[in-house]
Amino acid sequence: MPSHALGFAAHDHSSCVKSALGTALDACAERGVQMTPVRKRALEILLENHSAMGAYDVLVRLDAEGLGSKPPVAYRALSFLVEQGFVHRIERLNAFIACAHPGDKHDPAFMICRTCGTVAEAQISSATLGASAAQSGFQIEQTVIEAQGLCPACQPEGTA
Amino acid sequence: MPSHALGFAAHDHSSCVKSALGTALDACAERGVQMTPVRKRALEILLENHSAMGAYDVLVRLDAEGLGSKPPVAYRALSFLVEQGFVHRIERLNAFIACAHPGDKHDPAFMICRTCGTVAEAQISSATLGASAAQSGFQIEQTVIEAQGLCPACQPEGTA
DNA sequence: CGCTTTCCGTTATGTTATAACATACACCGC
DNA sequence: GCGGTGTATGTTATAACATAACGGAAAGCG
Ligand SMILES: [Zn+2]
Ligand SMILES: [Zn+2]
Ligand SMILES: [Zn+2]
Ligand SMILES: [Zn+2]
Repeated sequence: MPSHALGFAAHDHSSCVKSALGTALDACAERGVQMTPVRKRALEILLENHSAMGAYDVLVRLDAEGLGSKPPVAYRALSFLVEQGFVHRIERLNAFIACAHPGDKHDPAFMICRTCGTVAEAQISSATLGASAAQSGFQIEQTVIEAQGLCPACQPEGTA
Repeated sequence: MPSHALGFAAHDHSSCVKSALGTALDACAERGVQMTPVRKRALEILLENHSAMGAYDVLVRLDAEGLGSKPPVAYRALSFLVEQGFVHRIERLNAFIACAHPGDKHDPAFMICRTCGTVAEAQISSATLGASAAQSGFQIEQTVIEAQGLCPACQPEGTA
């Protein structure tokens, strides 16, 4: 009975971490980029509980393991992971979270619980935004879609 | 020939500022909240050129007019304006922008030009996100939708 | 070996945001 | 007028987030 939640649902966490890590390693090999110890450990830390963490939170963990103590260490590793699509940045929280379905490049959407802070990654298309952009001639390269509200666990009983 | 752009289109700016300010004033009266000098001036500053400004940029302007020089002054005024829906916060830029169509409460969507920094507010529905949220039981209270890309003016000639 | 590239370590600083506390002022019932 | 109440301001200090810039280690390659 895994206690970690991926999004709002329980799941087999150890296999999920293993697979995410494997996917990342494979992608790195294929792309000719390096999954160095710092980068790998940063990804593992984010995968550990699927929660959004600030760069400094990650840094504290890295520091505890002797992998670096200065902000640039964390920011460099996180930038790499975001570039490679293994991790997403949540603008609203100034935080980072491991991708819930790595492997395919995508524009993520997030649901952020205002109460418990749990973050779930949703699969959505930004078609409506695309239509609006086309009208005005705007060329979309990347979208940030973040919804804030209440996750199932945090909703008052009668309100769901 | 007004030089300011609302979004990517030119428009009659002085009348637009006047009307936005009027709408805000009316709304305050109706809601029983106060449009104090600092708040009003902050809104005017943001309306001036329809561009996204950082809190400290606004603060510099306020300071120059003797309306306050310390960060909380700007943040309080901006928080008020955001709460009342006269101003939106752009998470991705850590910046603020006057609402392009105040009066009706709405979840704004933005198109942010990577090159010139121009920000346009779009009218879109977050229906797709809503459907996704409903499936997982998430109760959306607020959404942030921000697209980054190239505005018409910044696109290379043959690429539009 | 000399050269390049990539990653890492460190210093220093810049930028954004809020906690906490003190003061001013208007309004109201008395 | 006076004390209480609420809202808005002023001020200090610090928290939290992020990057510029420079030097050094290590790997790959002629
Ligand atoms: Zn998991
Ligand atoms: Zn993802
Ligand atoms: Zn205008
Ligand atoms: Zn708006």
